[in-house]
Amino acid sequence: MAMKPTLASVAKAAGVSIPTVSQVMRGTGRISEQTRKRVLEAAKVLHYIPDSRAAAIRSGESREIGFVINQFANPFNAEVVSGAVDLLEAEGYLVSILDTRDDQERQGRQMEAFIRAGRGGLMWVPAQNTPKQTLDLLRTHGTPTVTFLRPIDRVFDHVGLRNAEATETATDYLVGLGHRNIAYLGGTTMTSVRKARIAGYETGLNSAGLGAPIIWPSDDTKRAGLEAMLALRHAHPDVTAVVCNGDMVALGACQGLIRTGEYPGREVSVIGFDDTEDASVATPALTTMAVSPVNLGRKLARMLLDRIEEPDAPVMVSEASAKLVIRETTGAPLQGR
Amino acid sequence: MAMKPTLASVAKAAGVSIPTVSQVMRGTGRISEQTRKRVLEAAKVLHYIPDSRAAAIRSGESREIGFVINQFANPFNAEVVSGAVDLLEAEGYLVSILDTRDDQERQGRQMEAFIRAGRGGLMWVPAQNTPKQTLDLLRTHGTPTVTFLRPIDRVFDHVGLRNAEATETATDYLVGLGHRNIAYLGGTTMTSVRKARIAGYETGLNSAGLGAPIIWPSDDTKRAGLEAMLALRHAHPDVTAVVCNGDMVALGACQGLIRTGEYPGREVSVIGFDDTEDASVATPALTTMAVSPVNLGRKLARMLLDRIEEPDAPVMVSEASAKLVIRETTGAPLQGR
DNA sequence: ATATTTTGGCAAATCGTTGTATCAAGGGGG
DNA sequence: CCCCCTTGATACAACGATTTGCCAAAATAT
Repeated sequence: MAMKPTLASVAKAAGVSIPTVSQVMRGTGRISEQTRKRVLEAAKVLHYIPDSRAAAIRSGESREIGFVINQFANPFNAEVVSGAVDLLEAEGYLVSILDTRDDQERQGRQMEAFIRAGRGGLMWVPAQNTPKQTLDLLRTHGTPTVTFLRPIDRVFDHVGLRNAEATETATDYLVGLGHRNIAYLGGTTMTSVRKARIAGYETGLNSAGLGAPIIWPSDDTKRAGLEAMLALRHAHPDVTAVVCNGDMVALGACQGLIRTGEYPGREVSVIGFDDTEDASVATPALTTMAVSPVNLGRKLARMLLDRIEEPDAPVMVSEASAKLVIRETTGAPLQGR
Repeated sequence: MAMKPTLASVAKAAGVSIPTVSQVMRGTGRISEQTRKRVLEAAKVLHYIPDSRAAAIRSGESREIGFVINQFANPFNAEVVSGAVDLLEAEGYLVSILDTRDDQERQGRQMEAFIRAGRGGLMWVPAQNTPKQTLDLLRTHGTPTVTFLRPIDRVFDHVGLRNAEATETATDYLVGLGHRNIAYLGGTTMTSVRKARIAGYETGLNSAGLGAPIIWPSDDTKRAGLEAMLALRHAHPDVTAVVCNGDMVALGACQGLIRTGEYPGREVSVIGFDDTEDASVATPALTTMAVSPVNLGRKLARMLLDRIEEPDAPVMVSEASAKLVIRETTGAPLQGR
């Protein structure tokens, strides 16, 4: 069996020295056309592929980057990832994704694994309650890092959303339709994101002179959304509209309504958040706050590349607005008193 | 700014030699308890994390493995991935996932990137029409590889499904309910998987003495399934049941029926394939052929570990059966003739 | 007391690269 | 004819780790 080809084997086959082969492969240095051809020929015959780990160790520049995300299988995140990966692959980077499931301990292990494996940059959705220890890990090792969605103030670059603005827009729209009893559905722990969204919802209520907010928690899955809506209807039968923490919860909530013979957009209006593909395909189609996950992913990747290029630039922050997309799950309340 | 800590810096801090530190970190060699403590202390103070790339180069053993999959954001695949990743992370491996989107050219680049980056093993769902060139790439570099779902005969280890058996079971069940006009919905190109599933469907028809099969193509997304069902109903109004190529198509098809005022399980029965989480949450809940994606992922990972451990063992193949899970989208035809 | 083994640690070689410095050969100008 | 400059290629020393073999000191046996 042939051993794995290396610079040395190619050099021997082409009758030149190792550095010469290295120069040819990377197009640096001064090489005559003649030997260039001989080397390339030998490399092709041996199926030579350079070992980027050795190169990275020697040159100090890694072209592998990591993405640490809180939930891998979620459609919104999947679209973000694909946006980021597309851009980075085109620039010659290799991206690996790790799923923390919002477990800080797992996240800690994964971060360490990435550092151990020499990733040259990180995109990161910090898990809930991320300990300082994890931040220090990143800082002491100096890995270029951009956070996504959940900001860590004044430490890392960040790409995020104007969350309060978005839920305020959603709430205003429901108020404009005539709703007076509007609940906020979804999320479990008080992440900075959820805090901002709830604040926006409350601002919307207040500026319409409406009273006590109703906050109903739920995991971010369809199944949880379904059950949460059933419970919410039972506890607060007078609610006629809900602003949701994400599309999955919202879609689950719609299913919950249907189960009980009610209908989204008629008995109860529902607004989602994200605008994933499911939102437009579902029946009835979901009204939601759209944020173009693919573009967010691209911006995230671009910012990381900027940071890698200029490690000492000041911390950068970018926040995108969400846009109200009106579909079928919202409408005027059945009767205005 | 402190430089990134290395074996050398720890050695200096602890007042010992480099190999000694290496031995301590990995628990090999003969080290006195006293110096062991000194070294560990120094390592902790400096926040030392070993560079696994250097270790891998020297020792020839990589603890990074790659997963090349055809569609990343698909719920079935996501569950498979999480099953595999869980097991491998527990064994101390780091898994990176790449999405080919069934594009052979992209797949080729990604395979090369993985080899270049020295992955020690690969799990692989080959893209449609994968060229021999890609197989050769893997073989000449000797990367331990296990294929998933789409077998490549007698070359790589494989974990797959008994596809024909599954669709035959599904078809038999529909026949038993009284259906006589049963279509096959989903898939676009003739992968070996789809071929086997259609064969099983046809076997089911034949053994019931039923005539011409109806094969209706569709991409594997809800949106495509929705539109495909509308088109199918228009072209073949007499069809009362469909066997689907996947849960996403099936769920989309159900939405299509609902759009036209019909109802899955009443006017038209629908059977999916995979049993993803969506299948049980949807309204109506989807009857489907369940295959426990998480377990498949685990088996895939286990087989790869076996192969890494014993590179010269004969080629292994494992095929899992699917189980019919009856929910709400199947029922007797509205009237028998 | 001397001979023999065990223990604990290190020197040196190696993995597959890259970067810097050096060096021989060829070309042109004085 | 000699000197300088360019061209093309190589020698050598890193990078951050692992592995083998050796050697001193300590412990045991004779």
